[in-house]
Amino acid sequence: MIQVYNTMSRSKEIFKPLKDGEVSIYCCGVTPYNSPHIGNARPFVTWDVIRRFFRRLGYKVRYIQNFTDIDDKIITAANKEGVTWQEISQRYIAAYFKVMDALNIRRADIYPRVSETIPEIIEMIQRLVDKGFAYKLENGDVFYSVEADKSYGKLSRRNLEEMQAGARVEVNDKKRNPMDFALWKAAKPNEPFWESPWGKGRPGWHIECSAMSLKYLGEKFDFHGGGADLIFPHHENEIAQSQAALGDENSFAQYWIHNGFITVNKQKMSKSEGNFFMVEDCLKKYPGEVVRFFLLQTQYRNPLDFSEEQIKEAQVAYNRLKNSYDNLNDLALRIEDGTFIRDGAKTSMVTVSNAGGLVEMAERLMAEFDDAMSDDFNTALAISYMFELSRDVNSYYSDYISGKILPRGADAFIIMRVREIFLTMAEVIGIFENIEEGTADSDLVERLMAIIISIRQDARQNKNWTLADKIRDDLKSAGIILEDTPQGVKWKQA
RNA sequence: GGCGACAUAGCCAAGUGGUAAGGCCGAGGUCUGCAAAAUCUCUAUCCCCAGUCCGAUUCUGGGUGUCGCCUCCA
Repeated sequence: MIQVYNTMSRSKEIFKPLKDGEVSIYCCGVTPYNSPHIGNARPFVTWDVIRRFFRRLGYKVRYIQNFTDIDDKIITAANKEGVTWQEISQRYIAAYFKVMDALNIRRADIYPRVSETIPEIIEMIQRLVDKGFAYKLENGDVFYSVEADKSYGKLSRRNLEEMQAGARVEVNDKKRNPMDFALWKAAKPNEPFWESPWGKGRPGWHIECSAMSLKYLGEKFDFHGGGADLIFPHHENEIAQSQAALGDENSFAQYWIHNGFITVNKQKMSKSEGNFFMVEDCLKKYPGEVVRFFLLQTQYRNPLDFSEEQIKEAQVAYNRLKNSYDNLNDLALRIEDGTFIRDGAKTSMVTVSNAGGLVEMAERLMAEFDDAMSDDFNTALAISYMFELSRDVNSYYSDYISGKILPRGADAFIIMRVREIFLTMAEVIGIFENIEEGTADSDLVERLMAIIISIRQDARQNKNWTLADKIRDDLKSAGIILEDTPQGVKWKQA
């Protein structure tokens, strides 16, 4: 049983898919007019994990995420640079993919674009006009009439009177109600346009998501989501126009999922404030998986304060899990090449391995992990079970390596099962998949390191600690960490 | 002004009507030539007040504080 917090009801609900064994999701994508900042990344990481979890449970997932590739901001950016709007949107769509790939986000099934959905958008607006939910102004603008829609405001829980009290609405005398929003915007001179029954123009901000989600997912689908700031007006307006066009209050998305904001110094990160961090810049200093891991250490609905310090901390925590991952791989390697079982252990303190307890624990933690994820995708809790498993794995590993315990034949199966469980968790969270494999010169580095380590080992044999320590210290300042273990010297990049 | 969210150890962060997961940092121990890594032990009565209850951090009411939406925004 999966429970999800539905913004519409403001409570956790038991998830019932529209079709057994299938999940359909529409996530509001980006307007590609600049590179993604860290706040942009959160919803996509969140949805990526949700998708991964549904997959793990055996659901067939259909995931649609749009690009709003024609919009005021894109036009502004294009004019500023003297290039076409297509050039801007293509450039930043490419930037989007580059960043999201680095964050291990799996591709959506379809990435529809506004510019490719114009006929559907026009058709939908026409339907709204025909049904009396929309009206055209003389200049060619078409607006949605909120007064024609008695249920308007149900997602964000506000009513028209309250909102007008705020008086922070766009001034346009021509609108019947200040809250009416544009479905179609008449083209001004030198603006890109499409032909329509109302003249040359382009879609307003909200209509595109309605048209695209209905086109690719049908009149009813399971999830719709995005950042919390989309609740109003974007999603509110999507609901209004979609349900009005379809004439069905139960149509459109069944569950609304919104992620909390990323803040900087507890203040919202926003483009207008200028206090945002580009993902690209984070990636220069930290691996994508670490940035991802950082985001998932907080439950998706809660605000998350971003700081260098916090990312660093995430890096350390991530390394801890990575260590267990490496340890399990090392054991698996030994099992494969037949060196796992050995008899040369320190006989004085050897005990027979009790790996049975380890696997029992792992199975229990796997169940807890699934429970945590099933409760509104609580990645923070789920990750805590990975740490618990990690501790058990590391304990076993160090006992094994030091020869304190002597594994029995059956332990190989147990270890492989524990590894499978750990990898299953890692796969849902989406880590340890995109670990940089060696570049072209890594082979050379490998050989050089072998030589350096060998020289240092000679020094250690001769108890020349001064030289041995100098080598280790110098390597450290060069960003390479040496670890002397009972099984030889390991090295890794800091 | 209207609507809403949150308030848990030095920091980050889960969670439950019956005295609080996990991570980081810190202290001490084991291991190590020394380190590192790993591991073990230790570190909170959950913003304040009132109420309900045998019992509340968890429910209700009030207060205080922080933040968000109502304007492009993930």
